[in-house]
Amino acid sequence: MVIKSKISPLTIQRLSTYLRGLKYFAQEEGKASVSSDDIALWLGGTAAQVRKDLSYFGSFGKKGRGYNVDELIKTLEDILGLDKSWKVALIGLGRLGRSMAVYKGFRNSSFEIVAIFDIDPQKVGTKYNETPVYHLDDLTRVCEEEGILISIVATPAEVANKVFQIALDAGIRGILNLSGRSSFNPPPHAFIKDVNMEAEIESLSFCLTHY
Amino acid sequence: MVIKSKISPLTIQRLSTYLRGLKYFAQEEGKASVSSDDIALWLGGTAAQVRKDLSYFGSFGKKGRGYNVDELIKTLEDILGLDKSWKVALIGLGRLGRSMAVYKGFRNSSFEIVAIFDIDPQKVGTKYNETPVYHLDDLTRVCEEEGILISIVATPAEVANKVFQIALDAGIRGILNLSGRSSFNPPPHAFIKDVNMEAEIESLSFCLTHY
DNA sequence: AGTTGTGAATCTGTTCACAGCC
DNA sequence: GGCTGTGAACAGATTCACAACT
Repeated sequence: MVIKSKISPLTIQRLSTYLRGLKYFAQEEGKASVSSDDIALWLGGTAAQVRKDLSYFGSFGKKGRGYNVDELIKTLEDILGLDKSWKVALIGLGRLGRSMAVYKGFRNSSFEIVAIFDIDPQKVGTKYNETPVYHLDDLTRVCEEEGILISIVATPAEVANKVFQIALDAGIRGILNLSGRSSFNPPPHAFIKDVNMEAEIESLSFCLTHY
Repeated sequence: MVIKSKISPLTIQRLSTYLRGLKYFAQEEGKASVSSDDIALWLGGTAAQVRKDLSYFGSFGKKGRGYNVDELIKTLEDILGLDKSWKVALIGLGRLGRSMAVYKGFRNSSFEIVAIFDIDPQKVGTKYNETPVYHLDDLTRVCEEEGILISIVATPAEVANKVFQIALDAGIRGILNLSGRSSFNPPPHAFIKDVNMEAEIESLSFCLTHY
């Protein structure tokens, strides 16, 4: 898979959504092929955008026929790097962290939380959902041993920046940031994705107030 | 607060982030004023963007001096509609739902989960974190009685579309969608915000694979 | 001197529209 | 006839750069 140019994060997120839709489509509807119109209908976008998003990576459809569902699923998994299996470190075993540890969305998927890190002596050394809980000080060692490159940060916002730095120093290259803090400029070869539920619910408040 | 034009959701999200940063700033640093540069530094954006974002709503700074921190906090809360108190219905008391029920980010904030809805007979009628759990069938009644306009949907993806429709029919006007499903075109006066952790972690997979 | 507020310029993302193929 | 793939046109968001103000 060769990428011609820098791809927008928006495109990537949509590909991810297409993939989820297609899997459902394959399972429920049992159809063998879809058009870009079908996909757009499924998720409320436009057909042109679906085709454009895919076109950055190649030509996967047949003119006049549409896309083979199974092939397109494989292609999207390939593009997104989901053909591999990613080991993930969860940092922070508070309430949100615990819910991530058992999050169904990550089951049967390419991501597996293989180690949990915290600093609470009561938690360190135990297991949660059959996954061992280490002290944050052991992050570098465990990540090296296990080959962990992705981490979910579910710590309190106050300590998030410190934790980001520790994670990057430990060789983590991708961070899913659930801490609510988002003020970190990662180095060139690392990536941080912010998921900020408080900001989202506040934007609902804005919409209901003004529109 | 009068709004001149349609504001981009991106701007709203940033305002939310500015607000969080400013609160921390006021608490930790104790400074009375900030420049757009300070704010930009805090969250990795540019000073011009901070000023532009604010300019959609008015002129809150003093040339040569910057912004008064306390005033700007109040202004942002005003813009975002956080001067009110929002009652929230949580739909779906699975693992993710339970973590939302006690989510610290919503504590001491303008959002309070006052009712939980599920369809599991074992859960209906009980309380979770001191909040009553109702059957989904009672959504309309309870939302009317309590004046609930915002809902967090934390159900499995398979039933999400059905739940969206039920919520909108019950008078819900803002939905924070954590279900992983995102294919719903809300009617003109309702708003759905998707938070999709699986898509985010998949985009990390993409970045690590290709960059 | 320092910093805002904002039109103009640039950059990025989306949609259009149609040639080309099935 | 139907649908893809894509350059060109358009729309939207960000950055620049500077006048105006303290």
